[in-house]
Amino acid sequence: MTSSPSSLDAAQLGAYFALIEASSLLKHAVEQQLREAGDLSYVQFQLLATLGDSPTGSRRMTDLADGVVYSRSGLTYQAQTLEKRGLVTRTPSSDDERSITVTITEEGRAVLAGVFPGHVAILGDLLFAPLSRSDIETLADILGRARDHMRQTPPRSAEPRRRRKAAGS
Amino acid sequence: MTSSPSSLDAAQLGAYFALIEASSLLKHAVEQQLREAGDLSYVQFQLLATLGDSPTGSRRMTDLADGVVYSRSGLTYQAQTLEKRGLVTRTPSSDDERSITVTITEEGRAVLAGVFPGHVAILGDLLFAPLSRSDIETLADILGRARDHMRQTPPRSAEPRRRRKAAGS
DNA sequence: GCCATATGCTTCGGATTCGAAGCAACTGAA
DNA sequence: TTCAGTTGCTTCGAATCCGAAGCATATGGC
Repeated sequence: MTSSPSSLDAAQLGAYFALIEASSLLKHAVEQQLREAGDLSYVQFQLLATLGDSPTGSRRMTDLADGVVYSRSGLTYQAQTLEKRGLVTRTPSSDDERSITVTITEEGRAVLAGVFPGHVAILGDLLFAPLSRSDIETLADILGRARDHMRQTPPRSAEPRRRRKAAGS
Repeated sequence: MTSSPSSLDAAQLGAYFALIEASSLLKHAVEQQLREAGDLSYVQFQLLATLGDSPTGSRRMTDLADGVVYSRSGLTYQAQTLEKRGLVTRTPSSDDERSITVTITEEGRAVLAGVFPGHVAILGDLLFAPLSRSDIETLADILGRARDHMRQTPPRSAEPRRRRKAAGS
C-alpha cells in the first residue's frame, strides 16, 4: 500500500534513535565490566554464554556465528583466542570432516560464572532500573517480534547476484 | 524494587537478548546498504546525520563523540577520513583554541541525501514492518526512558578521576 | 567413478577501533 | 603573574574486525 515513504515520522525516528543509542550505551557499559571482571570482550562473552546455554556445552562454528551475528572470519579469530586461553576446545566433527565443534571448558564456565553477577548488576542498574515490569515484558515482546522478522528476512543483497557496475567511473 | 538479584527472570532475559540481537541485526543490514549506496560506515553516517541535523551544520568534536557514543581517538580518525573525502571541514574554534569545529559540506549533504532513501527503506522493511503504530510509539517511549537514564548515570566504577561536579560551583 | 557445485572453516590484507600517553590551551586561585 | 588542575584533541601501539580468496570435504547428477 503505502510504498516506502522517503522519510520517517517522529515516532519512528524516536524509536530508531532510542534503539541504537540505548544498545550502544548498554553495550559500552557492559564491555567495561566484562573487561575488568574477566578480561572478556563482549563477543567473547556472548560466545561463552551461548555455549554455556547449550545442553551439551558445544556448537558448530557456523551456528555460533549466526547466533551472535558475527562474520565467519571474525569467529575463527575469537575461537582461536578463546582456545588459547583454555576457555573452549575445538574438535573436528565426526559426521562432517569440515565442521568444527566448539565446546566450553570447565574453566570457561568458571570465567562465565565470575563475570555473570556483575553483568546482571549492570543490566539492572542501567537498563531495567527506569522500567516497570510491564515495560520489560512489552519491550521483550516488541523487540522479539522485530528480531524474529529480521532473522527470517533474507539480507537484501545476500544472494550471489551479479553486481552490474554499469556506471562511468 | 532494585534489590539486584543475581539472575534475570524470563522477561528480563528476553528483553535483553531481543535488544542486543535486534540492534545487531539492524545495524548489520544498514551497514551494508550504506556501504553500497554511499561508501559510508555506520559511524560515518551517524556523524554526517548528526551534523546535518544541526542548524549550523557543525558541532564540536567532543559533542559529536558523546552524541554517537564513540571514543575520542576513534572520532579523530573518522573526522580525518571524512575530511579527506571532502564531506566535512574541520576548523579551530574562535572562542577556544583547543576546540575543533566540524562542519558538513555541501558534498557531505549530497552523500547523505543519496544514502537516505535506501536507509529509510531498510528501516521500514526490517524494523517497522512487523510493528504497529502503537508498538512503535511504545518502543520509542520505553527505550527513550532507558537511554535517558543511561546517559545520566555515570559509569559504575570506571571513574579513576575525581569528577566532583559540585553543583553551583 | 567423475565432475560441478555447495558448504565449513581458515588465511590474508587492510580498515577500524580503543585506551593510554602526550601536547596545547583554558581556568581558577593565591 | 604563576602554578596546578582541567579540558580538547591527537598520536601511538595493539587488538579486533570484515570481505575476499583459498583450501578441503560433501553432495548430487551423470
